Amino acid sequence: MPEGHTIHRLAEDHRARFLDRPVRVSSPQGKFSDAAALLDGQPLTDAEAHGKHLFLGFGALGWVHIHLGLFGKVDFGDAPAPPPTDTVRLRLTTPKAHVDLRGPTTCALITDGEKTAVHERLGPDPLRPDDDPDRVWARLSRSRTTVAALLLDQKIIAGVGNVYRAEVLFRLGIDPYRAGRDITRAEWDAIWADLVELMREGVRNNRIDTVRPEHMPEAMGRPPRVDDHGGEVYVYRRDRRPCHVCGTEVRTAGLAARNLFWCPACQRR
DNA sequence: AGCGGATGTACAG
DNA sequence: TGTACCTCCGCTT
Repeated sequence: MPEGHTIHRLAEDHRARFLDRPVRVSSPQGKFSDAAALLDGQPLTDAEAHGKHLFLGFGALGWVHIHLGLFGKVDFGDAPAPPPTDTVRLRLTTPKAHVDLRGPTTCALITDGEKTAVHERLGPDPLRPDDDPDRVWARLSRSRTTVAALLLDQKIIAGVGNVYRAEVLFRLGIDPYRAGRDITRAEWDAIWADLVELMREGVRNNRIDTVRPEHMPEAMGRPPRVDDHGGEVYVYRRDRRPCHVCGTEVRTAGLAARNLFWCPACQRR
């Protein structure tokens, strides 16, 4: 689940249920018990996302910094909360709602200063309205690294994950192995604009859909399909299957310890 | 029961 | 470049 859209949606969902309400805070699994005891009974004062990082504000006590990593999960539910399973790292409860966090890479109580430091090591985020794409362009346009690797580098641009990377490059017909410095300004502007649009829709729907209406199977005269990861996509994990646009076999390759997916015909140098 | 992955990152060398 | 870490699920035996 967790690319940037998931985390921004989590911030919204935490605000809707817990903002300005005193919450019971616990760590059934135990790894966050000391901080949980400190926060227990305090109101949630803010919830904010930057890229794949989530920050839950507890006033002067600081922020709970959460990163889901690859496996982390968040489950919301009503009250009364069921008995927690033994992997629940963090549980928030009010008389009306609860939320459980499992398997995060990071769950730590941090200060304002530490939070600032996290923001400073992250690049602009297409989902933060004030973030400046020119800062991404400044680095991308000077780099010999492939555009595919650059899009996953959170110091350069925050929030893009393996699905959005594959899909935005497909939608713009860009070969993933082109160097950042060979991307034109017009192409970069289109990448950023497309990420803003796709990721906003991702927050709205809580899933990733990237296939344009004219390429949906019904529009292409093919039977409806179901992608096994929740949304409709062009190339992500569709290797060895036909491209939805041209029919060429979608390819996959390892790139910097991640699987890359692309259509060699639609995405040309 | 045991395995291999997975929308991620950090660190070692 | 490889490896470790967090958890769950689906596939194979």
